[in-house]
Amino acid sequence: MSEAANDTVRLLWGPPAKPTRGPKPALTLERIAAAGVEVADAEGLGAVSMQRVAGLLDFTKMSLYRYVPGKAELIALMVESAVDEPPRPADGADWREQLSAWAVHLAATFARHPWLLDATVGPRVVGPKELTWLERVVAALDGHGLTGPERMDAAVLLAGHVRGIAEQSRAAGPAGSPEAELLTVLDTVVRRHADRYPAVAAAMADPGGRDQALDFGLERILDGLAALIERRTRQT
Amino acid sequence: MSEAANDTVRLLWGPPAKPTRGPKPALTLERIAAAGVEVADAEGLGAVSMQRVAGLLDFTKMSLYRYVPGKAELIALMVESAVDEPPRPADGADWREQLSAWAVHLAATFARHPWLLDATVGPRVVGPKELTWLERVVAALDGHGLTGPERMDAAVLLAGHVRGIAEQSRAAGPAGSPEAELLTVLDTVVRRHADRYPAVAAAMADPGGRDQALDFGLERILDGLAALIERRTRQT
DNA sequence: GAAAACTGTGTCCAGCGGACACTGTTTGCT
DNA sequence: AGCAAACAGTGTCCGCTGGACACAGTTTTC
Repeated sequence: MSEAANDTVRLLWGPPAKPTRGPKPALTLERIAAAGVEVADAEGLGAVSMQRVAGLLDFTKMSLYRYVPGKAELIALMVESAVDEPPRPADGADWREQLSAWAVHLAATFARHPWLLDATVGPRVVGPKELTWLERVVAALDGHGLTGPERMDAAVLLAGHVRGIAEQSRAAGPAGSPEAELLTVLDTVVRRHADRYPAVAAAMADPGGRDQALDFGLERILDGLAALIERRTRQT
Repeated sequence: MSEAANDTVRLLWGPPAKPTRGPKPALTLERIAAAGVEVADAEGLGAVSMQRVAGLLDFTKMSLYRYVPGKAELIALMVESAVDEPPRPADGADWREQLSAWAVHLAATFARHPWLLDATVGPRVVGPKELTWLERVVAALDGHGLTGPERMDAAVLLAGHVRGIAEQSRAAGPAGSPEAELLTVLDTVVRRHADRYPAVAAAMADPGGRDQALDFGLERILDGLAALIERRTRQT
Protein backbone atom coordinates (compact mmCIF):
# COMPACT_ATOMS: atom_id res chain seq x y z
CA MET A 1 0.00 0.00 0.00
CA SER A 2 1.27 3.45 -0.82
CA GLU A 3 2.33 5.81 1.92
CA ALA A 4 -0.30 8.42 1.19
CA ALA A 5 -3.21 6.03 1.14
CA ASN A 6 -1.97 4.40 4.29
CA ASP A 7 -1.72 7.71 6.09
CA THR A 8 -5.18 8.71 5.06
CA VAL A 9 -6.63 5.41 6.19
CA ARG A 10 -4.98 5.74 9.56
CA LEU A 11 -6.30 9.25 9.98
CA LEU A 12 -9.86 8.37 9.03
CA TRP A 13 -10.08 4.89 10.48
CA GLY A 14 -7.22 4.55 12.89
CA PRO A 15 -7.21 4.85 16.68
CA PRO A 16 -8.14 8.34 17.85
CA ALA A 17 -4.92 9.01 19.75
CA LYS A 18 -1.93 7.46 21.44
CA PRO A 19 -0.28 8.73 24.62
CA THR A 20 3.21 10.04 24.01
CA ARG A 21 6.06 11.62 25.76
CA GLY A 22 6.53 15.20 24.65
CA PRO A 23 4.37 18.27 25.23
CA LYS A 24 0.64 17.87 24.84
CA PRO A 25 -0.80 18.82 21.47
CA ALA A 26 -2.76 22.02 21.65
CA LEU A 27 -4.97 21.10 18.72
CA THR A 28 -7.12 18.17 17.75
CA LEU A 29 -8.00 16.74 14.38
CA GLU A 30 -11.60 17.65 15.09
CA ARG A 31 -10.84 21.32 15.67
CA ILE A 32 -8.68 21.49 12.56
CA ALA A 33 -11.33 19.82 10.43
CA ALA A 34 -13.99 22.11 11.86
CA ALA A 35 -11.92 25.18 11.01
CA GLY A 36 -11.50 23.93 7.47
CA VAL A 37 -15.21 23.33 7.16
CA GLU A 38 -15.87 26.83 8.42
CA VAL A 39 -13.69 28.34 5.71
CA ALA A 40 -15.13 26.12 3.00
CA ASP A 41 -18.70 26.85 4.03
CA ALA A 42 -18.08 30.56 3.92
CA GLU A 43 -15.90 30.93 0.84
CA GLY A 44 -15.74 27.60 -0.91
CA LEU A 45 -13.16 24.88 -1.07
CA GLY A 46 -10.81 27.10 -3.05
CA ALA A 47 -10.39 29.36 -0.06
CA VAL A 48 -9.17 26.50 2.10
CA SER A 49 -5.43 26.75 2.47
CA MET A 50 -3.13 25.69 5.26
CA GLN A 51 -2.51 29.34 6.00
CA ARG A 52 -6.17 30.15 6.20
CA VAL A 53 -7.10 27.23 8.41
CA ALA A 54 -4.14 27.74 10.71
CA GLY A 55 -4.90 31.45 10.98
CA LEU A 56 -8.44 30.70 12.05
CA LEU A 57 -7.03 28.65 14.91
CA ASP A 58 -4.34 31.22 15.76
CA PHE A 59 -1.55 28.89 14.81
CA THR A 60 1.06 28.90 12.10
CA LYS A 61 0.44 26.82 9.06
CA MET A 62 3.39 24.53 9.71
CA SER A 63 1.95 23.43 13.02
CA LEU A 64 -0.90 21.83 11.13
CA TYR A 65 1.55 19.45 9.53
CA ARG A 66 2.11 17.96 12.98
CA TYR A 67 -1.43 16.64 12.80
CA VAL A 68 -2.04 16.14 9.10
CA PRO A 69 0.43 14.87 6.49
CA GLY A 70 -0.83 17.21 3.78
CA LYS A 71 -3.69 19.12 2.37
CA ALA A 72 -5.36 16.11 0.79
CA GLU A 73 -5.69 14.49 4.18
CA LEU A 74 -7.03 17.70 5.67
CA ILE A 75 -9.77 17.74 3.07
CA ALA A 76 -10.53 14.10 3.72
CA LEU A 77 -11.02 14.97 7.38
CA MET A 78 -13.20 17.92 6.46
CA VAL A 79 -15.41 15.68 4.34
CA GLU A 80 -15.74 13.15 7.10
CA SER A 81 -16.53 15.96 9.51
CA ALA A 82 -19.14 17.65 7.33
CA VAL A 83 -20.99 14.55 6.17
CA ASP A 84 -24.06 13.74 8.25
CA GLU A 85 -24.91 10.42 9.72
CA PRO A 86 -27.32 8.85 7.27
CA PRO A 87 -30.92 8.69 8.49
CA ARG A 88 -31.83 5.59 10.42
CA PRO A 89 -34.48 3.64 8.56
CA ALA A 90 -37.91 4.29 10.02
CA ASP A 91 -39.64 1.29 11.53
CA GLY A 92 -41.65 -0.57 8.98
CA ALA A 93 -40.37 1.50 6.08
CA ASP A 94 -40.05 -0.54 2.90
CA TRP A 95 -37.01 -0.29 0.69
CA ARG A 96 -38.54 2.41 -1.43
CA GLU A 97 -39.29 4.71 1.46
CA GLN A 98 -35.85 4.11 2.89
CA LEU A 99 -34.09 4.97 -0.35
CA SER A 100 -36.22 8.02 -0.85
CA ALA A 101 -35.44 9.36 2.60
CA TRP A 102 -31.78 8.52 2.03
CA ALA A 103 -31.64 10.54 -1.17
CA VAL A 104 -33.43 13.54 0.28
CA HIS A 105 -31.14 13.58 3.29
CA LEU A 106 -28.05 13.30 1.12
CA ALA A 107 -29.23 16.15 -1.06
CA ALA A 108 -29.70 18.25 2.07
CA THR A 109 -26.12 17.50 3.08
CA PHE A 110 -24.84 18.72 -0.25
CA ALA A 111 -27.00 21.81 0.06
CA ARG A 112 -25.53 22.58 3.47
CA HIS A 113 -21.94 22.10 2.29
CA PRO A 114 -21.78 22.74 -1.46
CA TRP A 115 -18.01 22.33 -1.45
CA LEU A 116 -18.52 18.64 -0.77
CA LEU A 117 -19.16 18.38 -4.48
CA ASP A 118 -15.65 19.64 -5.19
CA ALA A 119 -14.07 17.68 -2.39
CA THR A 120 -15.45 14.33 -3.49
CA VAL A 121 -14.42 14.27 -7.14
CA GLY A 122 -11.75 11.84 -8.08
CA PRO A 123 -10.46 8.66 -6.50
CA ARG A 124 -9.88 8.88 -2.79
CA VAL A 125 -10.14 7.05 0.48
CA VAL A 126 -13.61 7.09 2.00
CA GLY A 127 -14.20 7.53 5.70
CA PRO A 128 -16.42 5.67 8.14
CA LYS A 129 -19.38 8.02 7.95
CA GLU A 130 -19.25 8.15 4.20
CA LEU A 131 -19.21 4.38 4.07
CA THR A 132 -22.21 4.25 6.36
CA TRP A 133 -24.21 5.96 3.63
CA LEU A 134 -23.32 3.18 1.25
CA GLU A 135 -24.15 0.61 3.89
CA ARG A 136 -27.63 1.97 4.38
CA VAL A 137 -28.57 1.94 0.75
CA VAL A 138 -27.21 -1.55 0.18
CA ALA A 139 -28.92 -2.81 3.32
CA ALA A 140 -32.23 -1.36 2.22
CA LEU A 141 -32.06 -3.45 -0.93
CA ASP A 142 -31.16 -6.67 0.85
CA GLY A 143 -33.46 -9.59 0.32
CA HIS A 144 -35.22 -8.47 -2.81
CA GLY A 145 -33.54 -10.75 -5.29
CA LEU A 146 -30.77 -8.42 -6.35
CA THR A 147 -27.21 -9.68 -6.59
CA GLY A 148 -24.41 -8.05 -4.64
CA PRO A 149 -23.01 -6.12 -7.59
CA GLU A 150 -26.51 -5.03 -8.51
CA ARG A 151 -27.09 -3.60 -5.06
CA MET A 152 -23.81 -1.70 -5.33
CA ASP A 153 -24.73 -0.47 -8.78
CA ALA A 154 -28.04 0.74 -7.47
CA ALA A 155 -26.20 2.71 -4.80
CA VAL A 156 -23.98 4.33 -7.40
CA LEU A 157 -27.03 5.14 -9.44
CA LEU A 158 -28.80 6.85 -6.57
CA ALA A 159 -25.72 8.70 -5.37
CA GLY A 160 -24.97 9.87 -8.89
CA HIS A 161 -28.42 11.29 -9.24
CA VAL A 162 -28.29 13.17 -5.97
CA ARG A 163 -24.90 14.52 -6.92
CA GLY A 164 -26.16 15.71 -10.27
CA ILE A 165 -29.08 17.46 -8.66
CA ALA A 166 -26.87 19.07 -6.05
CA GLU A 167 -24.58 20.32 -8.77
CA GLN A 168 -27.52 21.75 -10.64
CA SER A 169 -29.02 23.46 -7.66
CA ARG A 170 -25.66 24.93 -6.76
CA ALA A 171 -25.48 26.33 -10.28
CA ALA A 172 -28.73 28.13 -9.54
CA GLY A 173 -27.43 29.66 -6.35
CA PRO A 174 -29.07 32.44 -4.38
CA ALA A 175 -30.61 35.30 -6.33
CA GLY A 176 -28.08 37.94 -7.27
CA SER A 177 -25.14 35.60 -6.93
CA PRO A 178 -22.67 35.12 -9.75
CA GLU A 179 -23.98 31.57 -10.10
CA ALA A 180 -27.54 32.71 -10.65
CA GLU A 181 -26.27 34.94 -13.41
CA LEU A 182 -25.01 31.93 -15.28
CA LEU A 183 -28.59 30.75 -15.64
CA THR A 184 -29.60 33.94 -17.39
CA VAL A 185 -26.50 33.59 -19.54
CA LEU A 186 -27.60 30.11 -20.53
CA ASP A 187 -31.07 31.43 -21.19
CA THR A 188 -29.74 34.17 -23.42
CA VAL A 189 -27.46 31.84 -25.33
CA VAL A 190 -30.16 29.28 -25.95
CA ARG A 191 -32.61 31.90 -27.12
CA ARG A 192 -30.06 33.46 -29.42
CA HIS A 193 -29.26 30.11 -31.00
CA ALA A 194 -32.74 28.66 -30.84
CA ASP A 195 -32.35 27.32 -34.35
CA ARG A 196 -29.50 25.05 -33.29
CA TYR A 197 -31.13 23.98 -30.04
CA PRO A 198 -34.85 23.89 -30.75
CA ALA A 199 -35.69 21.14 -28.28
CA VAL A 200 -33.86 22.82 -25.40
CA ALA A 201 -35.36 26.18 -26.29
CA ALA A 202 -38.83 24.68 -26.32
CA ALA A 203 -38.29 22.83 -23.07
CA MET A 204 -36.98 25.95 -21.36
CA ALA A 205 -39.88 28.00 -22.63
CA ASP A 206 -42.31 25.61 -20.98
CA PRO A 207 -43.69 26.90 -17.72
CA GLY A 208 -43.58 24.88 -14.55
CA GLY A 209 -41.50 24.69 -11.43
CA ARG A 210 -37.93 23.59 -11.93
CA ASP A 211 -37.51 22.44 -8.38
CA GLN A 212 -38.87 18.97 -8.93
CA ALA A 213 -35.64 17.63 -10.40
CA LEU A 214 -34.64 15.62 -7.36
CA ASP A 215 -38.04 13.99 -7.00
CA PHE A 216 -38.43 13.44 -10.70
CA GLY A 217 -35.23 11.47 -11.10
CA LEU A 218 -35.75 9.71 -7.80
CA GLU A 219 -39.19 8.46 -8.81
CA ARG A 220 -37.88 7.23 -12.16
CA ILE A 221 -35.02 5.36 -10.51
CA LEU A 222 -37.25 3.85 -7.86
CA ASP A 223 -39.81 2.85 -10.50
CA GLY A 224 -37.04 1.19 -12.46
CA LEU A 225 -35.77 -0.64 -9.40
CA ALA A 226 -39.29 -1.68 -8.48
CA ALA A 227 -39.80 -3.18 -11.92
CA LEU A 228 -36.62 -5.21 -11.56
CA ILE A 229 -37.45 -6.33 -8.06
CA GLU A 230 -40.90 -7.40 -9.10
CA ARG A 231 -39.50 -9.40 -11.96
CA ARG A 232 -36.98 -11.09 -9.68
CA THR A 233 -39.34 -11.90 -6.85
CA ARG A 234 -42.06 -13.19 -9.15
CA GLN A 235 -39.57 -15.44 -10.87
CA THR A 236 -38.44 -17.02 -7.59
CA MET B 1 -23.55 40.42 -16.98
CA SER B 2 -20.23 40.00 -15.24
CA GLU B 3 -17.00 40.52 -17.13
CA ALA B 4 -15.75 36.99 -16.68
CA ALA B 5 -18.93 35.32 -17.85
CA ASN B 6 -19.12 37.65 -20.79
CA ASP B 7 -15.56 36.90 -21.84
CA THR B 8 -16.13 33.19 -21.62
CA VAL B 9 -19.30 33.41 -23.68
CA ARG B 10 -17.51 35.37 -26.34
CA LEU B 11 -14.69 32.86 -26.47
CA LEU B 12 -16.97 29.85 -26.69
CA TRP B 13 -19.79 31.29 -28.76
CA GLY B 14 -18.42 34.43 -30.33
CA PRO B 15 -17.12 35.00 -33.85
CA PRO B 16 -14.02 32.94 -34.61
CA ALA B 17 -11.77 35.93 -35.43
CA LYS B 18 -11.68 39.54 -36.47
CA PRO B 19 -9.14 41.10 -38.83
CA THR B 20 -6.92 43.60 -37.07
CA ARG B 21 -4.03 45.85 -37.66
CA GLY B 22 -0.97 44.63 -35.75
CA PRO B 23 1.21 41.59 -36.33
CA LYS B 24 -0.51 38.33 -37.04
CA PRO B 25 -1.07 36.05 -34.10
CA ALA B 26 1.19 33.04 -34.22
CA LEU B 27 -1.20 30.89 -32.22
CA THR B 28 -4.84 29.96 -32.42
CA LEU B 29 -7.34 29.15 -29.72
CA GLU B 30 -7.59 25.67 -31.21
CA ARG B 31 -3.88 24.97 -30.88
CA ILE B 32 -3.82 26.29 -27.32
CA ALA B 33 -6.81 24.20 -26.33
CA ALA B 34 -5.27 21.14 -27.99
CA ALA B 35 -2.04 21.63 -26.07
CA GLY B 36 -3.99 21.90 -22.85
CA VAL B 37 -5.88 18.73 -23.66
CA GLU B 38 -2.62 16.96 -24.37
CA VAL B 39 -1.24 17.84 -20.96
CA ALA B 40 -4.48 16.93 -19.19
CA ASP B 41 -4.77 13.63 -21.01
CA ALA B 42 -1.25 12.69 -20.06
CA GLU B 43 -1.00 13.94 -16.49
CA GLY B 44 -4.42 15.09 -15.39
CA LEU B 45 -6.01 18.47 -15.03
CA GLY B 46 -3.76 19.36 -12.14
CA ALA B 47 -0.76 19.37 -14.43
CA VAL B 48 -2.32 21.99 -16.66
CA SER B 49 -0.70 25.32 -15.97
CA MET B 50 -0.09 28.31 -18.17
CA GLN B 51 3.61 27.54 -18.04
CA ARG B 52 3.12 23.95 -19.07
CA VAL B 53 0.76 24.69 -21.92
CA ALA B 54 2.87 27.55 -23.20
CA GLY B 55 6.00 25.45 -23.01
CA LEU B 56 4.41 22.74 -25.11
CA LEU B 57 3.83 25.34 -27.79
CA ASP B 58 7.29 26.89 -27.40
CA PHE B 59 5.93 30.15 -26.14
CA THR B 60 6.10 32.01 -22.87
CA LYS B 61 3.18 31.75 -20.56
CA MET B 62 2.33 35.43 -20.82
CA SER B 63 1.75 35.17 -24.52
CA LEU B 64 -1.20 32.91 -23.80
CA TYR B 65 -2.92 35.79 -22.08
CA ARG B 66 -3.13 37.50 -25.46
CA TYR B 67 -5.58 34.79 -26.45
CA VAL B 68 -7.25 33.79 -23.23
CA PRO B 69 -8.28 36.04 -20.34
CA GLY B 70 -7.34 33.50 -17.70
CA LYS B 71 -6.99 29.90 -16.76
CA ALA B 72 -10.70 29.31 -16.28
CA GLU B 73 -11.35 30.27 -19.88
CA LEU B 74 -8.53 28.04 -21.05
CA ILE B 75 -10.14 25.10 -19.34
CA ALA B 76 -13.50 25.99 -20.82
CA LEU B 77 -11.88 25.86 -24.24
CA MET B 78 -10.25 22.55 -23.42
CA VAL B 79 -13.58 21.08 -22.43
CA GLU B 80 -15.22 22.28 -25.58
CA SER B 81 -12.33 20.88 -27.58
CA ALA B 82 -12.29 17.47 -25.91
CA VAL B 83 -16.03 16.82 -25.88
CA ASP B 84 -17.23 14.77 -28.82
CA GLU B 85 -20.12 15.59 -31.04
CA PRO B 86 -23.03 13.61 -29.68
CA PRO B 87 -24.08 10.65 -31.82
CA ARG B 88 -26.64 11.42 -34.46
CA PRO B 89 -29.82 9.47 -33.76
CA ALA B 90 -30.02 6.39 -35.97
CA ASP B 91 -32.89 6.33 -38.42
CA GLY B 92 -35.96 4.81 -36.91
CA ALA B 93 -34.44 4.59 -33.43
CA ASP B 94 -37.00 5.11 -30.72
CA TRP B 95 -36.36 7.35 -27.75
CA ARG B 96 -35.04 4.50 -25.66
CA GLU B 97 -32.45 3.44 -28.19
CA GLN B 98 -31.41 7.04 -28.71
CA LEU B 99 -30.91 7.71 -25.02
CA SER B 100 -29.05 4.46 -24.58
CA ALA B 101 -26.62 5.27 -27.38
CA TRP B 102 -26.28 8.78 -26.00
CA ALA B 103 -25.29 7.52 -22.57
CA VAL B 104 -22.80 4.98 -23.88
CA HIS B 105 -21.18 7.57 -26.09
CA LEU B 106 -20.95 10.07 -23.25
CA ALA B 107 -19.38 7.47 -21.00
CA ALA B 108 -16.81 6.80 -23.70
CA THR B 109 -15.97 10.49 -23.81
CA PHE B 110 -15.35 10.54 -20.09
CA ALA B 111 -13.23 7.44 -20.41
CA ARG B 112 -11.10 9.07 -23.08
CA HIS B 113 -10.62 12.27 -21.09
CA PRO B 114 -11.01 11.50 -17.40
CA TRP B 115 -10.05 15.03 -16.45
CA LEU B 116 -13.37 16.18 -17.90
CA LEU B 117 -14.84 15.04 -14.62
CA ASP B 118 -12.69 17.56 -12.77
CA ALA B 119 -13.16 20.28 -15.35
CA THR B 120 -16.93 20.17 -15.28
CA VAL B 121 -17.62 20.45 -11.57
CA GLY B 122 -19.16 23.65 -10.39
CA PRO B 123 -21.14 26.36 -12.11
CA ARG B 124 -19.73 27.44 -15.42
CA VAL B 125 -20.58 28.57 -18.93
CA VAL B 126 -21.33 25.70 -21.30
CA GLY B 127 -20.12 25.65 -24.88
CA PRO B 128 -21.89 24.85 -28.13
CA LYS B 129 -20.86 21.22 -28.33
CA GLU B 130 -21.71 20.59 -24.72
CA LEU B 131 -25.12 22.12 -25.26
CA THR B 132 -25.66 19.87 -28.26
CA TRP B 133 -25.53 16.90 -25.93
CA LEU B 134 -28.37 18.39 -23.93
CA GLU B 135 -30.25 19.15 -27.11
CA ARG B 136 -30.08 15.56 -28.28
CA VAL B 137 -31.42 14.07 -25.10
CA VAL B 138 -34.24 16.57 -24.83
CA ALA B 139 -35.12 16.11 -28.49
CA ALA B 140 -35.26 12.34 -28.09
CA LEU B 141 -37.93 12.77 -25.45
CA ASP B 142 -40.04 15.18 -27.49
CA GLY B 143 -43.58 14.16 -28.14
CA HIS B 144 -44.02 11.57 -25.44
CA GLY B 145 -46.18 13.53 -23.08
CA LEU B 146 -43.42 14.91 -20.87
CA THR B 147 -43.43 18.57 -19.91
CA GLY B 148 -40.45 20.79 -20.70
CA PRO B 149 -39.06 20.75 -17.17
CA GLU B 150 -39.54 17.00 -17.06
CA ARG B 151 -37.50 16.55 -20.21
CA MET B 152 -34.74 18.68 -18.73
CA ASP B 153 -34.89 16.74 -15.50
CA ALA B 154 -34.57 13.51 -17.43
CA ALA B 155 -31.45 14.88 -19.09
CA VAL B 156 -29.93 15.76 -15.73
CA LEU B 157 -30.81 12.31 -14.48
CA LEU B 158 -29.09 10.57 -17.37
CA ALA B 159 -26.04 12.83 -17.32
CA GLY B 160 -25.72 12.40 -13.59
CA HIS B 161 -25.70 8.67 -13.93
CA VAL B 162 -23.07 8.62 -16.64
CA ARG B 163 -20.95 10.96 -14.57
CA GLY B 164 -21.25 8.75 -11.54
CA ILE B 165 -20.22 5.72 -13.54
CA ALA B 166 -17.31 7.55 -15.11
CA GLU B 167 -16.14 8.60 -11.68
CA GLN B 168 -16.37 5.06 -10.44
CA SER B 169 -14.55 3.56 -13.37
CA ARG B 170 -11.84 6.16 -13.03
CA ALA B 171 -11.46 5.13 -9.40
CA ALA B 172 -10.79 1.62 -10.65
CA GLY B 173 -8.08 2.75 -13.03
CA PRO B 174 -5.63 0.50 -14.82
CA ALA B 175 -4.14 -2.39 -12.88
CA GLY B 176 -1.16 -1.36 -10.81
CA SER B 177 -2.12 2.29 -10.77
CA PRO B 178 -2.50 4.20 -7.52
CA GLU B 179 -6.22 4.38 -8.23
CA ALA B 180 -6.57 0.63 -8.47
CA GLU B 181 -4.88 0.38 -5.14
CA LEU B 182 -7.66 2.38 -3.55
CA LEU B 183 -10.04 -0.44 -4.39
CA THR B 184 -8.01 -2.92 -2.44
CA VAL B 185 -7.82 -0.38 0.36
CA LEU B 186 -11.61 -0.18 0.38
CA ASP B 187 -11.81 -3.93 0.31
CA THR B 188 -9.47 -4.23 3.26
CA VAL B 189 -11.30 -1.59 5.27
CA VAL B 190 -14.69 -3.12 4.66
CA ARG B 191 -13.47 -6.57 5.57
CA ARG B 192 -11.81 -5.32 8.71
CA HIS B 193 -14.98 -3.54 9.82
CA ALA B 194 -17.43 -6.07 8.47
CA ASP B 195 -19.47 -5.81 11.65
CA ARG B 196 -20.24 -2.16 11.01
CA TYR B 197 -20.91 -2.62 7.31
CA PRO B 198 -22.44 -6.05 6.95
CA ALA B 199 -24.53 -5.27 3.88
CA VAL B 200 -21.62 -3.78 1.97
CA ALA B 201 -19.36 -6.63 3.01
CA ALA B 202 -21.90 -9.16 1.82
CA ALA B 203 -22.49 -7.34 -1.44
CA MET B 204 -18.79 -7.09 -2.13
CA ALA B 205 -18.28 -10.76 -1.33
CA ASP B 206 -20.82 -11.69 -3.97
CA PRO B 207 -19.22 -12.86 -7.20
CA GLY B 208 -20.12 -11.34 -10.52
CA GLY B 209 -18.69 -8.84 -12.93
CA ARG B 210 -18.62 -5.28 -11.70
CA ASP B 211 -18.55 -3.79 -15.16
CA GLN B 212 -22.28 -3.74 -15.65
CA ALA B 213 -22.80 -0.58 -13.63
CA LEU B 214 -23.43 1.68 -16.61
CA ASP B 215 -25.95 -0.66 -18.17
CA PHE B 216 -27.58 -1.48 -14.88
CA GLY B 217 -28.38 2.11 -14.00
CA LEU B 218 -29.24 2.94 -17.56
CA GLU B 219 -31.82 0.18 -17.78
CA ARG B 220 -33.38 1.23 -14.48
CA ILE B 221 -33.64 4.83 -15.61
CA LEU B 222 -35.05 3.91 -18.99
CA ASP B 223 -37.54 1.54 -17.39
CA GLY B 224 -38.61 4.32 -15.08
CA LEU B 225 -39.00 6.75 -17.95
CA ALA B 226 -40.87 4.16 -19.96
CA ALA B 227 -43.33 3.69 -17.13
CA LEU B 228 -43.97 7.42 -16.96
CA ILE B 229 -44.32 7.75 -20.71
CA GLU B 230 -46.74 4.89 -20.87
CA ARG B 231 -48.85 6.42 -18.13
CA ARG B 232 -48.88 9.76 -19.91
CA THR B 233 -49.66 8.50 -23.37
CA ARG B 234 -52.38 6.16 -22.16
CA GLN B 235 -54.01 8.98 -20.27
CA THR B 236 -54.15 11.23 -23.34
C1' DG C 1 19.39 14.86 36.42
C1' DA C 2 19.99 13.63 31.73
C1' DA C 3 18.33 12.09 27.48
C1' DA C 4 14.71 11.16 24.46
C1' DA C 5 10.50 12.49 22.34
C1' DC C 6 7.47 15.57 20.95
C1' DT C 7 5.16 20.44 19.73
C1' DG C 8 5.11 24.66 17.53
C1' DT C 9 7.92 28.32 14.86
C1' DG C 10 10.75 30.62 11.31
C1' DT C 11 12.95 30.32 7.13
C1' DC C 12 13.32 28.82 2.63
C1' DC C 13 11.98 26.98 -1.93
C1' DA C 14 9.64 26.01 -6.42
C1' DG C 15 5.57 26.68 -8.67
C1' DC C 16 1.24 28.93 -9.46
C1' DG C 17 -1.95 32.77 -11.72
C1' DG C 18 -1.66 37.16 -13.11
C1' DA C 19 -0.38 42.62 -13.63
C1' DC C 20 2.38 45.56 -16.12
C1' DA C 21 5.87 47.81 -18.80
C1' DC C 22 8.41 47.09 -22.74
C1' DT C 23 10.17 45.94 -27.61
C1' DG C 24 9.23 44.81 -32.16
C1' DT C 25 6.09 44.11 -36.05
C1' DT C 26 2.29 45.00 -39.04
C1' DT C 27 -1.36 47.77 -40.78
C1' DG C 28 -4.41 51.64 -42.25
C1' DC C 29 -4.71 56.53 -42.85
C1' DT C 30 -3.07 60.83 -44.31
C1' DA D 1 5.72 57.30 -48.79
C1' DG D 2 5.64 57.96 -44.20
C1' DC D 3 3.80 57.93 -39.72
C1' DA D 4 1.06 56.69 -35.86
C1' DA D 5 -1.98 53.43 -33.98
C1' DA D 6 -2.73 48.80 -32.86
C1' DC D 7 -1.28 44.63 -31.73
C1' DA D 8 2.04 40.20 -30.56
C1' DG D 9 5.21 38.30 -27.65
C1' DT D 10 8.76 38.87 -23.68
C1' DG D 11 10.73 39.76 -19.10
C1' DT D 12 10.10 41.17 -14.60
C1' DC D 13 7.64 41.44 -10.54
C1' DC D 14 4.12 40.29 -6.91
C1' DG D 15 1.33 37.64 -3.65
C1' DC D 16 0.00 33.27 -2.65
C1' DT D 17 0.24 28.22 -2.46
C1' DG D 18 1.94 23.46 -0.50
C1' DG D 19 5.66 21.68 1.61
C1' DA D 20 10.89 20.59 3.43
C1' DC D 21 13.80 21.41 7.07
C1' DA D 22 16.28 23.03 11.04
C1' DC D 23 15.54 24.80 15.36
C1' DA D 24 13.93 26.11 20.20
C1' DG D 25 11.08 24.96 23.96
C1' DT D 26 8.48 21.57 26.76
C1' DT D 27 7.35 17.28 28.85
C1' DT D 28 8.08 12.56 29.93
C1' DT D 29 10.82 8.44 30.89
C1' DC D 30 14.92 6.16 32.42
